[in-house]
Amino acid sequence: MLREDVTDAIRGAVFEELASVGFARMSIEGIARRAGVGKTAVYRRWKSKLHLVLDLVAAVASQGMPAPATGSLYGDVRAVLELAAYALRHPVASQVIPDLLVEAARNPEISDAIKAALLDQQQGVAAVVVRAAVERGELPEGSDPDRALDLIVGPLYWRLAVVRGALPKGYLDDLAASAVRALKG
Amino acid sequence: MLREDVTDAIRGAVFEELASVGFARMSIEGIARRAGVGKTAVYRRWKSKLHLVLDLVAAVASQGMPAPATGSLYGDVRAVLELAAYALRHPVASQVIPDLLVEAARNPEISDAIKAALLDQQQGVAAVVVRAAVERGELPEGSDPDRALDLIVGPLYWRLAVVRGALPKGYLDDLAASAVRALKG
DNA sequence: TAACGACGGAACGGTTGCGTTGCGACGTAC
DNA sequence: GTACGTCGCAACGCAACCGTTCCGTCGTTA
Repeated sequence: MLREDVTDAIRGAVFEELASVGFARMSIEGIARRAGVGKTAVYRRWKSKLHLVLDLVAAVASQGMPAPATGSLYGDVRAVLELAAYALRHPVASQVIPDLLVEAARNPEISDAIKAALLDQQQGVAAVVVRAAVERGELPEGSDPDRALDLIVGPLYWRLAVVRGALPKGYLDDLAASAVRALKG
Repeated sequence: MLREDVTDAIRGAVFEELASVGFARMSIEGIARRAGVGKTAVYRRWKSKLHLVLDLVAAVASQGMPAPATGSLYGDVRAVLELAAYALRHPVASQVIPDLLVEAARNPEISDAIKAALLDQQQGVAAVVVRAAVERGELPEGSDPDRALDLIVGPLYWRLAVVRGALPKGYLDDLAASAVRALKG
């Protein structure tokens, strides 16, 4: 039986290594070193660093992402932004997520995994939020959830993950209001 | 005298190599191979792959980015989106830009260079556009250019560079209208 | 025509990571 | 108490790339 504490140590090391050097530079030797573990222990569990990362991403995907139901479009949008901002301000996640998203452009397997773990989740949330808003009469029939996602998450991702700028107090409120304004019409 | 055609061949190879494998995996051997050039020719010009890329990015930065002046906020926003979409749909640029942006999170020198070549340029354009709109009375006094940039470029970058989805006909028009709606208020 | 310098190419020793193998130590199951 | 499997560790041969050096070729300049 494989020891679970060793498995956990490796998983943790992968996260840290992914955050500090990125997928491209990450090596199994480095992971084992950081985990305080022999290379053997890693290869006994995964075939390559790709499988390691795919496994990790799949674990994240399986958690699922809850769709907000605050009763108003603004409230729902604000909740989505809160969750996204929390993730993108996390020191590890804010390095890992953009890194894997870029890597996904070159590797179809990573692309599929990330898609399932992040994008599909978010698109699902967006679909729920938009549908609720349509039923409430806040948005017109036939509103496009993908466009909604662009308008809601795009500006935040741009600021936090691309420009890597600060997030002034009240900015999420403003962004939510702006997104709602953009969506209606 | 260094031969200019060789220099150009190397520069071109760097772009292609950057697009196909990314900065992290890029090697000087690979660049020389792709350029059909000896390693010597590369080292005679640049100290490392970092200097190579910094030089390239600086060249882009020096070109400058023109600020639109269409006479309306919608027109200006639409023009900015057109330019951004053109770059982000270019097969090479759409790989290189996100790659370097992610690399910038780990390397201060790349960060500075990218900032000067892309972000500062865009922020300058945003500042001009916002000021013009304020003078026209389309936007309230004290509107934040950075927030404007988030709302204008964010959704497009999200769709083209992150999700890597298609760009439906008329989407840029819609995005421009949405951004204007978001900005006013 | 002679001198110079950049050229491509090949080789250098050194480093890093690959994926594999063999080792003795430890813990658990039977 | 014996057998088994995982453990960390060290070493293996192999490959890629590092940055440097030397070579013979070629084009330009004087």
